[in-house]
Amino acid sequence: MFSQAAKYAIKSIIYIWTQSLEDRKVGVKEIASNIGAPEAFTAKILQNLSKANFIGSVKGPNGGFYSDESHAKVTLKDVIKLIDGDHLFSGCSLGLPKCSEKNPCPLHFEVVKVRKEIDIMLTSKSLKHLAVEVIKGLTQLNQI
Amino acid sequence: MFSQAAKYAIKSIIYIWTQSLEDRKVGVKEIASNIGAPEAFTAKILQNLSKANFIGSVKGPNGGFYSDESHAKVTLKDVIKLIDGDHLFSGCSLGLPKCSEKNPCPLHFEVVKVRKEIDIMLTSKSLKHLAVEVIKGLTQLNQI
DNA sequence: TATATTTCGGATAAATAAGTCTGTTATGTT
DNA sequence: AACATAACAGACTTATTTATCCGAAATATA
Repeated sequence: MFSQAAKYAIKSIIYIWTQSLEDRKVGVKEIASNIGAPEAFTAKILQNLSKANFIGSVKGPNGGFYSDESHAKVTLKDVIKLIDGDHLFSGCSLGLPKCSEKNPCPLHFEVVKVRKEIDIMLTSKSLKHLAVEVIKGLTQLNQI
Repeated sequence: MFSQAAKYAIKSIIYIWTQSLEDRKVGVKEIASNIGAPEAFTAKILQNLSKANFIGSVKGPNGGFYSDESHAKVTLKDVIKLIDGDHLFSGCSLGLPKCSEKNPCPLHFEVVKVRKEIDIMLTSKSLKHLAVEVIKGLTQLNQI
């Protein structure tokens, strides 16, 4: 469903939020090790997230990545769109160029229902909200 | 959502059914051109589908691919599992090794709902059924 | 039996995704 | 000012997916 890069992005942001809510900035090394991702690849992804303003970053000693209220409304959908593009949300699932309500492919109407559910999944809770659930112990990020 | 190969596989089988329901066997060339797919790649995919008994094939002159009652219960899910594996249906969507109801990742419960809808999409109608809808003009396969 | 046709099987090539490396820039500390 | 730390930027490598190619096997027809 998601690319590897998107999975790492999601886990990274949630992890950053859990730390930012306790006022801790975190570096690439800590993030990568906590989400079980390769360090260099994680760094690349974090740069993209930072450039898109989905997270904040500061260089230099005591620097690192963080999230604050300016990032509080970022959703999973925002992240997926940035990393994977929007093929999950729009366009014909069979790749037909003119698929539409009036010109539906064999899967069209079923795909509409699936996408509705996907949209709910990816927009109903912010990444901050997901991090709060992790902090409360309702869900888990690293399950070694 | 689906790999390119899986999309071609689905379109191929539906096309083959539309022709088999009129008692026509079809060759790779005809299939590929009708679904807008590269010929050689389509051939590879058709071989896999044939080996899995999702379609029938006969070699030689007047040969080609076909579907009959022995293939009537093949679903989209069968095809996706064969071509893409089952990552769409099972396993943690964030890649966590021990994600479960009791040990849920941040997306777990939402993913369950999405997968329920995906399962309905991929199992409620057989590929034969989808082909019948194309024949009836309710849906379309090639929209140039 | 020879030939044409068509699927089958495996090797190869091209494109994309995943992951690494190395040097640069910013910034806090001494 | 010099140094250490950490993000940034871009080139590079590796793996996987997508796609092609070519010869072998099967089979209908002449």
